[in-house]
Amino acid sequence: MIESKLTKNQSMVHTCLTQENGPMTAYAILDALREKGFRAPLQVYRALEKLTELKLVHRLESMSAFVACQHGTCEHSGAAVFAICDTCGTVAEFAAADVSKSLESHVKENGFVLKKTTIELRGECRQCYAV
Amino acid sequence: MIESKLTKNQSMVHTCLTQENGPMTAYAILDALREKGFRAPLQVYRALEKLTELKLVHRLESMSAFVACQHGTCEHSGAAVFAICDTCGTVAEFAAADVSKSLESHVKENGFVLKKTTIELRGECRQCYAV
DNA sequence: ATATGTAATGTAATAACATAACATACGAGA
DNA sequence: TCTCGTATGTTATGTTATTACATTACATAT
Ligand SMILES: [Zn+2]
Ligand SMILES: [Zn+2]
Ligand SMILES: [Zn+2]
Ligand SMILES: [Zn+2]
Repeated sequence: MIESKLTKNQSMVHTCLTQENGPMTAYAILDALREKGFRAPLQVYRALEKLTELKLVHRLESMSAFVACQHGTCEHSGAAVFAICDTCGTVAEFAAADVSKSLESHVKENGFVLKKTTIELRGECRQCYAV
Repeated sequence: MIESKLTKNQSMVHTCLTQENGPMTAYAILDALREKGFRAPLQVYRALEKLTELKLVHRLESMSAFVACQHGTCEHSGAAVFAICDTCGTVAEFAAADVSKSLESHVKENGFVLKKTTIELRGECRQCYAV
């Protein structure tokens, strides 16, 4: 398991995010971990940086928040897509290989070397819409 | 022309972004417009809010910056895609109808009501890669 | 055991991005 | 004129992220 390689702080942040089962801001994580000794934003940001690198955690750019990968360690075929409910805040993560392929081909026409893809969908989930 | 409906502040911000021909943060815009009387962030943010609503300007979530729509007033068929060069900062905006279609169908399977799509590609443009 | 090197962590200060709250101006219609 | 909505101005505050530097923990070499 990749998690076994995590340091103490990284592990605490990852556990926190996993238990939350939804997106948290860095400062929300900090507050949640104060009782366990966290004192400063940087402790959270450093852990998040590593976790993101390992793809155990994803950053949601459109809400400046972080969420645990819903596939454990994320080996999607293609980029991850996030559907974010603006009403209840839940996030659904899925892979869309066709989308990634299409974007790559669009971009290669222009000689653009793609390194990272961000796809975030904002809207309302089924449950919230039903209400 | 839609621009004729803009207020003074909105117009100044739009002109600023258009002349820059690339992304600017709100505070960079503020600094650029200080000589023309801007004093506070809110003046910029209010203008940006309206311009974004009119799709004359797009917000780049992954860099907390704003860029003038490269299609004037943006009526893409489907969501806009931004290819951002991490080296030189240039942004290429294009439409990808197939991508939008695919994302919509993915999402509708789950009863998610899509309201806004963010697609941002980070990497290196042809010029920078050649060097 | 001691020294050295390196990765991780701790801490404070500050930068960068964004909004709240309230005051004022000003034109379009009743 | 009066009133209402929209735009603007101003100050303060809130939120997110990074810089800079000090310290600790741990592995390895002498
Ligand atoms: Zn994932
Ligand atoms: Zn919901
Ligand atoms: Zn556009
Ligand atoms: Zn470039």
